[in-house]
Formats: sequence, structure tokens, C-alpha cells
Amino acid sequence: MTSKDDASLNRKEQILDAAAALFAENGYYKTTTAKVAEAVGVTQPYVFHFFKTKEALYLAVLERAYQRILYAFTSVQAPPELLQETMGKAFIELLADHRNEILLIMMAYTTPEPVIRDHTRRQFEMIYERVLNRFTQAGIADSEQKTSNFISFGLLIAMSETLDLPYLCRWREKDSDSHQNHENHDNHDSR
Amino acid sequence: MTSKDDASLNRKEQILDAAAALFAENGYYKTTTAKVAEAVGVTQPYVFHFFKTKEALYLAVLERAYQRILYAFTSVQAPPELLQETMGKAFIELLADHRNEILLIMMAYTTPEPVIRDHTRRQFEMIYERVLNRFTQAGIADSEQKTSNFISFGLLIAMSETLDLPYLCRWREKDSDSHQNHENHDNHDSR
DNA sequence: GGTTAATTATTTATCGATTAATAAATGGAT
DNA sequence: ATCCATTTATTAATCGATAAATAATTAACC
Repeated sequence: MTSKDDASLNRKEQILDAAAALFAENGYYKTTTAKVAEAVGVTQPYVFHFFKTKEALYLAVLERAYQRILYAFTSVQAPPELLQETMGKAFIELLADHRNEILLIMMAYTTPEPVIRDHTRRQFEMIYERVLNRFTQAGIADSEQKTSNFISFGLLIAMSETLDLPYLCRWREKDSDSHQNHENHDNHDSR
Repeated sequence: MTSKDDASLNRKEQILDAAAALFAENGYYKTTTAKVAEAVGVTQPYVFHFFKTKEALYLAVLERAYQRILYAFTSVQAPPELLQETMGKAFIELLADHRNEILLIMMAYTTPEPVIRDHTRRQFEMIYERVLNRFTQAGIADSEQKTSNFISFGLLIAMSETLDLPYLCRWREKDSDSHQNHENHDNHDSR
């Protein structure tokens, strides 16, 4: 309070950051606008000066996260035979850098507000299309299955992190090429 | 009201059924005890006669669903080379017969009540162990990865159903052996 | 360059609605 | 008249949202 925080440059960003963390940890309903405000160091009604409703705040957080994940998948550069592996790594990196947002994206579909579901549906449509397009362009066989596989492991990782059940994703530790390309291991032995 | 429903034999079961449907559709927080009561045709405080808290009701619903899914996976009988496929089918069947409960199980981990998360963690531990054990006993190679794969596709299916995004799981339509055994397709070409 | 006006940033106070939970009452069957 | 199933009445807390008031910053003018 001494001389006004430097950080007050953009309160809106601060609110988005705090909201991302709280929404990711406590979900949509248990995160009150009062808690978001408190985390930023602002009064609760002030949040509504930037976001018309709580839902609008949630959607804004989601949108930012979505932009980030989409950009990450878009900017991956790798030769076709390494594309899956590299995109998997990009996802893991994103998870490390922006854990809140990534977990939020992977869990948002369970929030039963129609507007949120619609938004999430559109986001995953785009993500799916983007990944599928990249896999297809790289000449990867069965790209639709690989894309589903890729997204499904994203979901599994989110659950594993949320529940703190690391061995659900033990394959992440064992070998470094991860996230989706298990076809390498699968069938050179039928035991 | 005429002659008293025959179904009033076990109000508790009715409440569990109604709660499962409502929790699956509207989530934990947006499902009020009043709505559950109304769905059964009972007053709201009466729900608390059977379940001490709303949370206890949710956990009871979850427990019933969990028992069902665990039993389904346990009672699958198939030769080793068909085990994965058959268990996948068992899951799909369960999803058809008890959609609410299955979707609920796959989404419960996002509910931020500590008690619910603990319960869900324990449930998935058991499910993972059960599936892994069956795969291992059948001599399936890389059984840990296959188990992760199996569960991750369960999550993907849940999201696909919840968001009504069928093409996320297009592989379910294309060929009949589904849910986890993609190693068959994956690598007879590396391109 | 200091006084004032205008604009922006933020707070105080408060309302209305919802909801889980408790306790006491009713009523019929045995 | 007691036991069981169920209802009525009620409460206490929480939370999103609005409106009005105040503080702080910038801009303008003399």
C-alpha cells in the first residue's frame, strides 16, 4: 500500500491469474468471487467491474488457456516420425508452465452450465481438428485414432494430477517418448 | 397418490436412482436435495432421513456405481487374446445400461470436496489394480500401459458423451474391437 | 505551477435468492 | 397409544450482483 504496487498495471490480468488458480483447485462453484478478489487484494464487487458475471470470468480464463494450448500445438516443429512425441512433450511442458490452466481445460467439460459446456465443446472441436490436421499432414497412419489417443492421454494425465495418482501414468516415467505413441511397444511380442 | 405407489417399498433406492440421474446431469453442486426429493415425489427434508448429508448421498451413489463397474470387469470371461476387447465391450455395455452411474464415476474426480476426491482416488486405485491384474494374469505384454490406455479411453468416452462430441471417439464406430486395443492398427507401417 | 475539473480506480453497504440442515408435528396402522 | 413414514415450518449461512459513495489519477486552464 506504501506506494501502490507496480503490479496494479493491469488488474484484469491479475484477476484472471488468481481466478485460474482458484478455479483449477476448487472448481467453478466452490470458487467464490470473494475469494478471487481476496487473492488479488481487491474487494469482491470490483471483480464485476471487469467481468459482468462470474460465468464471464470463468469463460475468460478458459479462453486464455485454450489459446495457449492451441498455440503450443500449432507451433510444434518436428519431422513426421517425431511429431507425436514432440507434441506430447509440448503438452507436458505446457502442463508444467501453466498447470492451472491446463487442468482447468481438461476438467471444464464437467461444469454443467450450458454456456460453459458449449464453449468447451467448441474448444475441443478446435483442438481435435488442429491435432488431427497436423497428424494427417505429417502422413501419420490412422490419424483419427492417434488424435483420439492423444487427447485421451491428456485427460488421463489431468485425472492423475488432480487425484494425485501418479502410477496411473507410470508410462510417463519409464520411457521418455510419451503421451500417445504406445504403438512402438505394443506388438513386437504377443506373449 | 391413489393407493400409494408399490415402489415405496424402498424409498432409499428410489432416492439413489434419482440422485444418480441428477448428479450425472447437473453435477454435485447444481443438484439440490430439493430436486432429488421432487424427482422421487418426497419432501426435501425427508432425504436427510436416509442420508445424513448431501455429501453422504453423493458418496452412496458413487459407491453403488463403483461396485457395478468393478463387478463388470471382474466377471468378464475371455481367452487372453480377447480379454482387452471383451473388457472394452463390458464397459460399453455398462455405459448403455447404467449411463448415469458410469458418467458419474468418470467425472467425480473433478468435484473438489476432499471426501469425494479421496473416495474417488480409492475407487480408481481399485479399478486400476483390478484391470492391471487381469491383464497381467492373461500374460498381456506392457500391461501397465494397456491398463492406463484402457482407463484413458473410458475418460475420453465420458467426455465425448457429456459434450456430445461423437467424433472424438470415431474409432468406436469404425471397427468393433475398441476401447483400448489399438496396437493392432498402429505399427504395420511407420511412415 | 498550482487550482480546478473530469475521468478512472476502488470501496462500502446492502439486497435478494438459494440451499443444506434441524426440529417439531401429523397421521395412519398395528 | 406407540411406532413408522412423512410433512410442515423454520433457520442460518452463503453468494452473486447492484448502486452509490469515495479516493486517486490525469488533463486543462490560467
